[in-house]
Amino acid sequence: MEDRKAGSETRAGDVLQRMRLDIINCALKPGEKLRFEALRTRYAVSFSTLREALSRLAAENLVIAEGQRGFVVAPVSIADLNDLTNVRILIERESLSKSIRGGDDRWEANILATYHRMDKLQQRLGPEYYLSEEWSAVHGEFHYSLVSACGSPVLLEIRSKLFERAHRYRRMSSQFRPYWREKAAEHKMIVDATLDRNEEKALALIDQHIRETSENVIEHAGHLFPDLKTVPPKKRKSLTAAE
Amino acid sequence: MEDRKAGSETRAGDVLQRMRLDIINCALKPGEKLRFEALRTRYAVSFSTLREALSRLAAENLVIAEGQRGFVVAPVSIADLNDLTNVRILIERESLSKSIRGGDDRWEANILATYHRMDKLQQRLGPEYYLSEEWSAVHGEFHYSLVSACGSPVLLEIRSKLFERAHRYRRMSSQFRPYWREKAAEHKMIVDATLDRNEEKALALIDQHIRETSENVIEHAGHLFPDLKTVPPKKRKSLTAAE
DNA sequence: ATCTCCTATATTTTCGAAAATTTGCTGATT
DNA sequence: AATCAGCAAATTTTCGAAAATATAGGAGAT
Repeated sequence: MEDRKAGSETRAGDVLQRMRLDIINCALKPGEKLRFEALRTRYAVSFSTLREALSRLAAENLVIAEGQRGFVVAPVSIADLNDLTNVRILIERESLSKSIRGGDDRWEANILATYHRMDKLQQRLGPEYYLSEEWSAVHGEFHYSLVSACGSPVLLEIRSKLFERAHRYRRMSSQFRPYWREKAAEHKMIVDATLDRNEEKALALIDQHIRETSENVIEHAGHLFPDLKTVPPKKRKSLTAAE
Repeated sequence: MEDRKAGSETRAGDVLQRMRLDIINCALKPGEKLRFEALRTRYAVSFSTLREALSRLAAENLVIAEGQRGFVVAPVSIADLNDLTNVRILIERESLSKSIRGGDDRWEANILATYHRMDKLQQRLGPEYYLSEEWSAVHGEFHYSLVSACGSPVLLEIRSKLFERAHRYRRMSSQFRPYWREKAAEHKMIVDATLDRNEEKALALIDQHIRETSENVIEHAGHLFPDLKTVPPKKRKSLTAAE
């Protein structure tokens, strides 16, 4: 066992990362059944290794484990996106608030540096910047830099999981929109309010930023969500008493 | 494959549940190395099945996966408990608030029913009620009943994970305390304020309840936490740039 | 047609052996 | 003594075969 992607310490960990990306980027589509034989070819690993990665993804709510019937990619819905958005706002406000109160010079410098990188990249990529994998990464780093000084590993861990789940929705809508409303200005305002330690303003801005992005996703990709189309499920053998 | 604990759909899922309980109840101690051969005997399953359970626990932060060096039970520390407590308060306040605003008659009835069961059980068990496994379960159900109408699966999922992690700390201190301050009165007050839809009061009470329980844990079991004893770690081969 | 039961096939889940990696030990070298 | 290389033992990680389970299709009864 010698060739393994950097940053991951085991083969299973590597597959985990790759699958996570594939789910977030919708290479594996919401609701899709994940068959072992197919995945085994795709990722070139064995049953057990695959199963380990899938189990972890299930714990992260990116896939769902169904009894003895295997795994499916977590489905999407407007209800889920709204729920996710509300909780994200709660968490993001709290961690930004704490960062503003406790952040030091390094934190400030890192925000500026990351914002600068994001800004330059956006200009370099042109109007379709949001389709770029690279931009997604820097954009993620930027939002992380804002809250990184909150001092709470628990909060940051929750935040990162929610961010990934939300990213899948953003990604879904990217495919269907010919442009993305100008977020550069918003990002700049957030940076300014944050570095000014204007907590109230910064929180209001980040709140609005998340909420509007979510509304934008629904506007452009809402038609993909099966919320009310009520596909009748195949009938199952038995259900354990549902009260 | 025929005998499996009820509620779990696969052998791995069953082992997961059992290990989770063993960790929370400190049958597997914080920081303890989890060797496969030993666990294989204890839980009577194979390597891969074990690995699957361990992976899931790692995603829940109850164990830590260390590169090619196996798994250890997540360590405890005062810093972690405090962090956990703060985030728990944030989440619990939000979900209680939403429940109070949206809860219906069924929700109210269920709170009363669960409180009643908890109260009766406490009386039946006497002064050492808090050592009972059964009481832990009902106590958990009670706190869940309060927030169950919040309407946010995402919030509830986060809440349940944090609740379990905190429960481990409570459990650690149980062993070392000859009594537990009277919580019955507090629980009753929370029920009353909640059913009165007195949001402000209910939130203040639940906040205080969680905070005080946490302080109580530190008071009685803090001496077990290795926070400042700085055990010098064994030297490792190399560390990838930690910047 | 619709349902039930049965069988054949597809798929998931579990298992323990084998490979890869880390850990601990011994002795040589400075 | 401290450091290091090299080997042996312990431990983790991966693999694919085998067992368990679910799914699909068909025959027969209502």
